Amino acid sequence: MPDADIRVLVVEDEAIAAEAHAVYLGRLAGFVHAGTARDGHSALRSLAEAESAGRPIDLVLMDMTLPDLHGLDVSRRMRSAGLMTDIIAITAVRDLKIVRGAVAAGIVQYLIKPFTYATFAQKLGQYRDFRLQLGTQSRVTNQSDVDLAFASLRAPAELPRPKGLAEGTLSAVVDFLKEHESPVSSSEVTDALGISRVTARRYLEYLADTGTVLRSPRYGTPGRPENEYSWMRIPRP
Amino acid sequence: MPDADIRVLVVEDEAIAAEAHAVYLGRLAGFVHAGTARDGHSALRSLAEAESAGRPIDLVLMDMTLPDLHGLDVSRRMRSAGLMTDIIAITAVRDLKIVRGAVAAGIVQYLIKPFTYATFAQKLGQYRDFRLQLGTQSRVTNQSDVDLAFASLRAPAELPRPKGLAEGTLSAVVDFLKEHESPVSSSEVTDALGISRVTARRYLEYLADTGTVLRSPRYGTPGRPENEYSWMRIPRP
DNA sequence: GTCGCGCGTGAACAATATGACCGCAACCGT
DNA sequence: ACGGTTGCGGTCATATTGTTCACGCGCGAC
Repeated sequence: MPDADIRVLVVEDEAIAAEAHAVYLGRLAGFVHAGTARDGHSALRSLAEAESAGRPIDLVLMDMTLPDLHGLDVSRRMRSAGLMTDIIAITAVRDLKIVRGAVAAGIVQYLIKPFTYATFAQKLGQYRDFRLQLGTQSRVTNQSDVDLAFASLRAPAELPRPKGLAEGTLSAVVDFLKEHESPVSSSEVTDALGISRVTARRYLEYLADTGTVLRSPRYGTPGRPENEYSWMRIPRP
Repeated sequence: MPDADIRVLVVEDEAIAAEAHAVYLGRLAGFVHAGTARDGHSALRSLAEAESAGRPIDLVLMDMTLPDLHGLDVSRRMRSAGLMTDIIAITAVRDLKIVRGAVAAGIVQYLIKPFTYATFAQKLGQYRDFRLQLGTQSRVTNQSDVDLAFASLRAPAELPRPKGLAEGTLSAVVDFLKEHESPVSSSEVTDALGISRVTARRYLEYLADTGTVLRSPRYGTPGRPENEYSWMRIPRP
């Protein structure tokens, strides 16, 4: 039983997205696409049917914006009905209240659209590890076992960065950008972090290319215009 | 509001334990003991009252074994009632099903009795970090922000020394770090202790990963930056 | 005695910041 | 308008360090 495939129900109203999730699932070992629901009520129905048929759903990939109910409402109704099915939220909604609510509603992960297959695979993989952690022990656990299980569930994502960029330097640059409301130039980053101009520019260019910071030229002074970079509060739609 | 104290309700039937939790809470900065309930129904009542009085509870320390209801039932009823209050389970029950159910019911942490004050403080501190993470941003977030928030609910995996590290060498490295005020590089450790660069780095890296030392790159010279490690005098609360 | 395991080592390989150098694109003086 | 000045953008070779791999040494088990 612990080694059986994880049965997944996709809840998503847009047909194209639903299809994409199903295809993604098919590529992952250990997961089985057990069905698709297009709205909240049919999701609840599918879950109940699967339950009474003796083939319960293990995991729900739930979109938050559904035609009839909000995804959080569906989750709450599931809990009220006594369903302990795990839920991963997949949504374009970036509202913080929703995230908070998701945690309270027992949602194990929160994926923000659009996401790459790599991100998807990583989150699902974490969930599989979590189940494995809890599946190996029989009945009893100690604190560190529980901690370990929680840890594998909520480990931070290591987004793949191209070769040549160091983790520490990147986060230093990002932190500096985040704590500055006004746009900063590459020379300011150079001075503040004690790194060379070339390095600063390399990281800033990377962030600009991936769309996480905004780049614009700064005119008014002699010499070639200097680029200035500003952290985007609303990431690329 | 994000800087306000976190109001905590203790749900515990044993008077002595309840008192202990309240005392522990009093010692922690940023938390306020907002009341105690001795069973599930009065807990639900207290939560509703606090809500309608405009002073909602932020966090519940919930025992799983209560005289009237199971702690999980209380959690589920809270969710059904639309309460988004966060819950930390405090229990002697080691049943795996309960742990699984706890995750699904939106329980953020799981403390197994008996526990020390240090463990208690650590878990509560993690929860405070989690709130802080979500409180700093205003409205919108990106995937890595959400990941970061989830990650702060994670335990700093207290691994029992992941094979390959010897007790003696580890304490030698730690001692050397402790007696040096300024950050040290791996090559300094190599020279001082007479061990190879690879070995020194392995131990320093382990200490950095577990969060007991601080690692930061040293820029300014050509070549790949050298990491420097410094003993943390104030272990982050 | 030898088999295997834990742990440290040296060397080859990969990663990554830097200084130097050149060219560009906007101001400025005539 | 037009060439000169200025200061930053882009590219390279180079210097160091981080990382990985296979090996060896010592010790306990069988």
